[in-house]
This record gives sequence, C-alpha cells and structure tokens, in this order.
Amino acid sequence: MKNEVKYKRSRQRERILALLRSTDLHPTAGWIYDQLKGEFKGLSLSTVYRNLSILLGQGLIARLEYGGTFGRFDGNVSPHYHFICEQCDAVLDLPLPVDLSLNKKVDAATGCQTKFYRLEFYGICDQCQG
Amino acid sequence: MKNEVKYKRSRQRERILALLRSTDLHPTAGWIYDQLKGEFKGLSLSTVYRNLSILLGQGLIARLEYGGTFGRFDGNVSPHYHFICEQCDAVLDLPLPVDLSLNKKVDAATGCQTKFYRLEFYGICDQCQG
DNA sequence: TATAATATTGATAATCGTTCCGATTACCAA
DNA sequence: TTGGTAATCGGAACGATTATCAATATTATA
Repeated sequence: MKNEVKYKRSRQRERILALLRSTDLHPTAGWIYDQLKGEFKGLSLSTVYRNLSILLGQGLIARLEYGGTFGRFDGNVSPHYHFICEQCDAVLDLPLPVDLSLNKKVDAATGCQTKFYRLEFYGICDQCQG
Repeated sequence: MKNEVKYKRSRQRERILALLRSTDLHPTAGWIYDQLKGEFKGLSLSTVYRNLSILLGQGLIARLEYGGTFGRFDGNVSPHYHFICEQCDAVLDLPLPVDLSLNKKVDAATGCQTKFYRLEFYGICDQCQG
C-alpha cells in the first residue's frame, strides 16, 4: 500500500497555487486557465486540472461544489463558511466564527466520527440587491 | 415573465416522487432508473432526469451535491442536516435541531439576504467503524 | 558538469453525468 | 371524437473532467 509520490517542481503548479492564494473569487479551472495561458505559452487545460488535483491531494487547496455543473477552487484552506449568491453566482467568504463543537454533537447523537463539516448560505448578495 | 407551465399527470413522475419519499438513501438518478425500469417497460433515463427536474422546480424534492461527479436526490424537503460517510458514500439524515437564527446572523454581518443554508458533516459512519 | 531517471507537459481522445432533440404517444377539455 | 399540448423514448449532443502518450523539464547522482 506504499503510494509515495515524489513531486518535482513545476512552474505551472507554483503559479496555480499562487494565483489561488491571491484571490477570493473561488474560481473555476477554466478561469485559472484563462488567467495563465498568456503567461505560459501553450498551456494546456489538462495541466491545470492535473495540478489542481495534486494540490488538492496535498491539502494546499480546497474544492467547492455548489449545484452548478463545475467545481470551484479555494486557496484558503482554513475553516470558514461561504455565501453563494443565486443571482450572480459569486462565492463570498463569511466572517463568522467557526463552531467546532458541532462535530461532537453529531458524533454523540449518531455514533459517527465526524472529520469536518461544510456550512454554506444561499441567497442574494449585497451587490445584487437594489 | 409569465412562465406558467401546466403539467399533465405522468405515471412515471408520480412513481419517481413516491420512490424518493419511500427511501432515505438519497439515491442517484441512475439508481431510480434501475428501480423503475422493470415497472415501466422501456423507461428512458432521460425521462427520469426530466421528471427530477420538474419535481425540483416544484419544490417537491431536493438535490444534493457532494464532491462526487453525480447528484443525489432527496424526497424529504423539510430542513435537516446530512452526514456523508467518506468510506461507503452513504448519506444519512441527522436528528439535530435546525438553527434558524444563523440566517439572520449572516445577513447582519454581510448585508446579504440569506434564503437558506446547507450544513453537511463528513467523516466515517457508524457502520464503517470497527 | 554530464547523465540517467522520472515527473511533468501539451495535445488529444475518452469518459461521465446530464441535457437536448425529433418523432411518437398519452392525457385532457370541449 | 378531435384537437392541443405535455410526456415519452432513444439517441445524439453537451460540458466538465480524466486518461493516454510522446516529448520535455526537473532532479539526483556520478
């Protein structure tokens, strides 16, 4: 079961991680590709997906799933909640404190062993009201 | 903006809804298709998807999205939380009381207008420990 | 520095869940 | 009945993602 993979440096992967850490847009793979294809002549979309996959496995980024047909990525892996605007599809980080006691409540009530939880709010964002 | 659609009865749609209400497995479209294709000779997978879509629009069922590549459906539309087992992929309903004050907290902190929220716990379920 | 070993790349094909389409059928009101 | 219009089936089409593979880039070692 030894599944050790030794990664070599990759300029593409380093830029993808830096880009994700520099924005709070929670972008899609396609957006990342569009941003970097000027910088890396001949960049392939599969390279973006491959490296997102590696970064996910390393726990350096997170993947969000919201109803839509595509995934979004987050360079902020510290626990926090999200708000999803149903009108403009923006994903916002919420400044709420994260309640860590919930895991224990679930475990006590069910016998399950909770590792983490996701909390997402849906509605209309600040910008879209008016 | 008048988008009134008059639906005719459909035995397939009625069975899909009844099936979803009779189980807490949170099944996929494929599972529903497998269950009903014996009952409806020549049932089409697209019929299952179309009717799931209509039922969603009517608010009679809910669609869940969890990391995987496919959606799951829930015949229980009253607010409740879910636990997702990372080992067996089961989705369990949680017997926790739903906190309705969270919406207001978010709205107060952000200026957003929250309609609802989703709370999902991830870990190892009762069955899979041992 | 030179070289061997191997991870990474870009291009493309393949996959998967889902939606769309056209021809036909079923339902319902008049 | 009959006309109007959803609903159906089956398959093609779709979009996001993953797999394949020869060429290239990176690293470890000599």
